[in-house]
Amino acid sequence: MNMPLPFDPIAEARRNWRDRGWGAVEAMTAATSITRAHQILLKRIDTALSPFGLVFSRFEALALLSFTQTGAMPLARIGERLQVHPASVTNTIDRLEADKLVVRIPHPTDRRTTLAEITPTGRLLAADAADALAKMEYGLDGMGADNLTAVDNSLRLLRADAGDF
Amino acid sequence: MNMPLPFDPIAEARRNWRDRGWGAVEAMTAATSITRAHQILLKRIDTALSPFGLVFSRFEALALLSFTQTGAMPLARIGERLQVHPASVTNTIDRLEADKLVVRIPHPTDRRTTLAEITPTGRLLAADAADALAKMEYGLDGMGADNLTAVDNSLRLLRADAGDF
DNA sequence: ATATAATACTATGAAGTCCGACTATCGGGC
DNA sequence: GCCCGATAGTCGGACTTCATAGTATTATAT
Repeated sequence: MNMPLPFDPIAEARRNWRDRGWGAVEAMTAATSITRAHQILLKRIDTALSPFGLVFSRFEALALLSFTQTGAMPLARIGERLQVHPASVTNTIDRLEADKLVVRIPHPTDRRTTLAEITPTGRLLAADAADALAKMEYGLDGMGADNLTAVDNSLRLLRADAGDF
Repeated sequence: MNMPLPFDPIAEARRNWRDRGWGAVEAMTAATSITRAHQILLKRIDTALSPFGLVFSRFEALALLSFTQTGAMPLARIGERLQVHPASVTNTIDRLEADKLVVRIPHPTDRRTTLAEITPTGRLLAADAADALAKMEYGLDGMGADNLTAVDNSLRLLRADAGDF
């Protein structure tokens, strides 16, 4: 494990920015914090998911499929919902299919479209993985409930600004 | 550009989680929001930096070096400050050196250690890039000042919990 | 003094993501 | 009916990051 620094590196960056007159100090700080937070969470979550042979992106796809009525969804719609590139969806579904957690089936009427359908094994694994993630609070147990909602509310503005919804 | 969805995909995920009784709903929402926010910011920032031939990680290293007294720092210390893997530092400095923005010089006394030293060109580029990033508020102009500090304060708890400082 | 542990960096390989190009298919306007 | 733009998925390439292992050097303990 890394030794902790004797100071907050982001607070130090903020001082340097201010002394240099580089502007947008608050935004720089927030952007750096978000980057670092993502890094921390992804490592914690992927570590918790590794016993299941999953990473976060594959878990998200599996969870999404498990919520549908039929257990199936076009790849393009998966990409829209998870906000990832179509090529990434192909890669994600490839991995899930190799592990027999989903299967590709043709769309009944639109021959361009491929559906990803979750298997019974995939459903069980998704539920188990979700349980494991809930137990470790998605890596966020170091933040109180107030801060969870504060982050969520603030970032919703950013996502709306980016045109997510 | 992607068409916006007619609903917030994260709010939809929250409903599904709750209906399924999957637990840690608030944490899941916050973790997903942070992941998505990071994705949005990284794309915006890298787009703003591409005219300079930089990406965010290389800009961060360049900015860090420009703040030092001598303009030089051991690679290991760069990794500590930016919280990235030593191998990533090697790669980052490789790219910056190929672009003549830094040079590797031997440590005066410790022959294990290599210093990365910023060049005059690197200094000028760092300042210009910082100016460009400030102009677009690091991609965060869609959030108000209040939310910037709220996010910053909340995520500081997470970073402290991860042992950053 | 010397053996052992710790540190610094790099090479290599694996994983994930994205972009751009490509093929196939669908749908609307004429 | 037909053309042309839009849509769906995949492939190849480029990029970033990390883990692991290996080499070289320094620090520590006895």
